Amino acid sequence: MEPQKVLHDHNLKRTGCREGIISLIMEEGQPLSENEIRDRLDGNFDRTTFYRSFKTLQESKIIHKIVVDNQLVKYALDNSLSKKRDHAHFYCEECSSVRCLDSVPVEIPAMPEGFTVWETEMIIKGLCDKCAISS
Amino acid sequence: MEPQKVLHDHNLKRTGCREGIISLIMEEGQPLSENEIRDRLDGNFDRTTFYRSFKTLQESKIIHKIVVDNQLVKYALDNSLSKKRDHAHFYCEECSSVRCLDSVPVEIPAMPEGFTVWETEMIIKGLCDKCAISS
DNA sequence: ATATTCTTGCAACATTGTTGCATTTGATTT
DNA sequence: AAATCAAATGCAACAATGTTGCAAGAATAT
Repeated sequence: MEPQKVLHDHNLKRTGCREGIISLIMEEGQPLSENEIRDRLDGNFDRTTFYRSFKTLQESKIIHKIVVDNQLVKYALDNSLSKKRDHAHFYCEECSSVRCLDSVPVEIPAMPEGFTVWETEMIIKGLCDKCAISS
Repeated sequence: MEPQKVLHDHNLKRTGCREGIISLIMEEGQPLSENEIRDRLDGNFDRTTFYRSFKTLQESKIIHKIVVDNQLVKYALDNSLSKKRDHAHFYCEECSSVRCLDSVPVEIPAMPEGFTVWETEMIIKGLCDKCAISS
């Protein structure tokens, strides 16, 4: 789908920054960080604009945020077609890439008495397929 | 076990900051953030000292760090007796407390071809037992 | 084309974490 | 008990990440 249509369908104005973010993540097919996006995007947008665009796109469930450890923040497209919420994420410690593991549903484990589960997040760390070959 | 013995057993010098961190987490029985620890600890330590103490204690596997979303960082004692690595963590969206779910082992899901798993992290979010009662 | 609402860029600020360096402290040895 | 040496501390400076208020600018609908 085209970025402009995605925006329109969510009642969001189409702006260069939003369109750029969406199309870059679409092209890449992998979660990208703010810096990776800014570096590849022409049209120099202010950092504030980026943060607000990310926020808006998240609120509209167009993208979702993935945080690895503390500081590494990546954004990925929400697969609204297949609606796979709460999938696991893979972080490669070699190349620092992040992959959405749509095929890996997160098992909600049996919880102790009295706990209610609303959401789960799972990060699996290791070596990705590409780095496994090249090492 | 007493904090000073823990430090000695790991070949670490006993300092007020390290002892304080360990005994506060021990007393509390729950993961604590840097701020929670600093507020309850007497002896005003520099923030740098805190960060370096946390780092040292982590490297010696006395405590481990838990990160929720971006910014909420908590530290918990490593249960070196039962050696339960890779347990799940529960974050209560009501009271912002974090609990180590030692009884909930993290299932490593079946991975796509070529991926090697080294480590897993799982955060389960929802309502904790205490907040369930009071609401 | 115009009006309205939303978005942008800028400046300022807050939080979290790191690094270098001089000083102090803890553990060890004499 | 005093001297020694390595390690820990406090301070200042800095870097990265994120937020807020506000004036100016753009995108949609009429």
